[in-house]
Amino acid sequence: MKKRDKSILKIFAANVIKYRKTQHLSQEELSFKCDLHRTYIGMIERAEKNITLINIETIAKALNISISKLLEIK
Amino acid sequence: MKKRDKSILKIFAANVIKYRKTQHLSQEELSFKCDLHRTYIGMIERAEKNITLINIETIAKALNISISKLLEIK
DNA sequence: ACAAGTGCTAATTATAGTCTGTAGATTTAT
DNA sequence: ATAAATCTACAGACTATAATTAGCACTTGT
Repeated sequence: MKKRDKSILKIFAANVIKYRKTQHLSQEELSFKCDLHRTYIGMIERAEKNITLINIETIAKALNISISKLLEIK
Repeated sequence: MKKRDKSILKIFAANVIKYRKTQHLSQEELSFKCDLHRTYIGMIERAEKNITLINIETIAKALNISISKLLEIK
């Protein structure tokens, strides 16, 4: 099994939380916008899942921001 | 089953090809740099796989470019 | 012809993504 | 304050698919 650095997941997670909260959305509200499951959004925000490109774009669109914004280090 | 737009995969694919070729790397050489399999790089370049964030970063690092560069529309 | 590079199939393993349910925390109302 | 509603963390089981690998065909250049 290959060991990979997961810090990028934490960066992504922190940005999802940040942009979701500035838009006053709950995880559930965001999940509706994305058509992704409520608990899955939670897992992403806890950096527990290695999200795929299509879902990265889906979340970016739901938050009305670019993918790059979701990968920025604050 | 959920139907998602795959165009972002094609953008990513085209950029991997572009940056790989400008650096005169074969798929196999890139695969060594990434520690990913040769045929998997091929699948990515044919936009057949919905790549995960950690592997996106892995490929970006192997090409010495930012993730954002790999998602730019040309 | 030979060699290097890529496309493509098919099989397997690992894990992303779905869903239900429970518990604890946080906010809002009475 | 405390009761009620809302939100989030987390576990567990399941399904879909990403990731790994081997093998063979095809092309292009020398």
